[in-house]
Amino acid sequence: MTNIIAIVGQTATGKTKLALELAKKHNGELINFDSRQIYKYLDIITGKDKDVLTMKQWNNITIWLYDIVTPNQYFSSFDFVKLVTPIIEDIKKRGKTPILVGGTYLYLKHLLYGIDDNNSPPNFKLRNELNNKTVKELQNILTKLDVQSFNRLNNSDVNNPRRLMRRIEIASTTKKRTYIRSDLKRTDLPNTFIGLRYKDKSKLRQVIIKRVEERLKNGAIDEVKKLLKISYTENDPGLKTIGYQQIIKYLNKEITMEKAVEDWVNKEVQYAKRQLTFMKSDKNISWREI
RNA sequence: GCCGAGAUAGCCAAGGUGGUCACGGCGGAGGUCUGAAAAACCCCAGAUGUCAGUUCGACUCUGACUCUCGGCA
Repeated sequence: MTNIIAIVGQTATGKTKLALELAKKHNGELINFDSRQIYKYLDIITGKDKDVLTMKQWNNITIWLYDIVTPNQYFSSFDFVKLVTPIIEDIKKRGKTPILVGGTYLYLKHLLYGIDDNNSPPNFKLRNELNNKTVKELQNILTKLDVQSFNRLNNSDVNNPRRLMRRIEIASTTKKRTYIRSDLKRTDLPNTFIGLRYKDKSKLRQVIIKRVEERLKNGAIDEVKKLLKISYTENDPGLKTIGYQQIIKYLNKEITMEKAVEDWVNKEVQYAKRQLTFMKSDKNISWREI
């Protein structure tokens, strides 16, 4: 019986703190599965708890997958699964407990339940070409390439340019069928699988407002300025992140500071809601309300 | 006090020579999710300032009132 712990949940629920407590108790190491904290230099606004981690009460518990790519680098759930699988093995081999903690449920889902390896990595050139197409055009292209793939799309996805492009990408890089048995190694299900969620939404909003204010006080704006100065842009994957997007707009004088803060808070609340919608479908999660 | 402009959902806002009026966006509810996910997308709810008048019928026309914004005093 393997011994893996996973902690998922909405943003601002104290996942890291819980993870650290469990790490102390079970001789564990943390593995981050937060798609934003994977990026270097995104510290204040993504809420990396670096100072917490170095506190001596946690006697230097290791955390994996912080700061592993630069903000202009593409990173996907596939990359995550590939990276994390050997890390889990390594931790186990050393007799310690892997503790997965984060908010990007998609990454965790693909790790735990598998992801089809149809051997078609992102084709950025193709994506670039498809980018100016209308949804209608994308639908037509996919229909011509692979009707079955098109027909499997639900009403939401059939209107979603990203999903259409991905299907086109697969259909145009693989000669036949879109199904191959996954050869990606997946990990065993965690024996402790905790989800943290807010009982009521107004409380969540309050906490997020407070957190945004704190991050502004801690230098959120300077963090963005610094990133722009070393020539990262709002279109880089890492900066397509709540907080950064709004502050960039403010710095470009497109919106006022008040509006930027309001948007930032709203987007985070909406994000938290979407997180929950997605995770709710996983019946293996034991929920704790806060 | 006078003149002018305006009052349409929680907020911003389009319209139409009276005919079930009511475009959008934001925000709100609920969803989707197999290599971009703090992304992208689907979907639902919700409105004509108040009181009269004209009319078969008023959100639309008329009057008064209330409030807002300009200008003059």
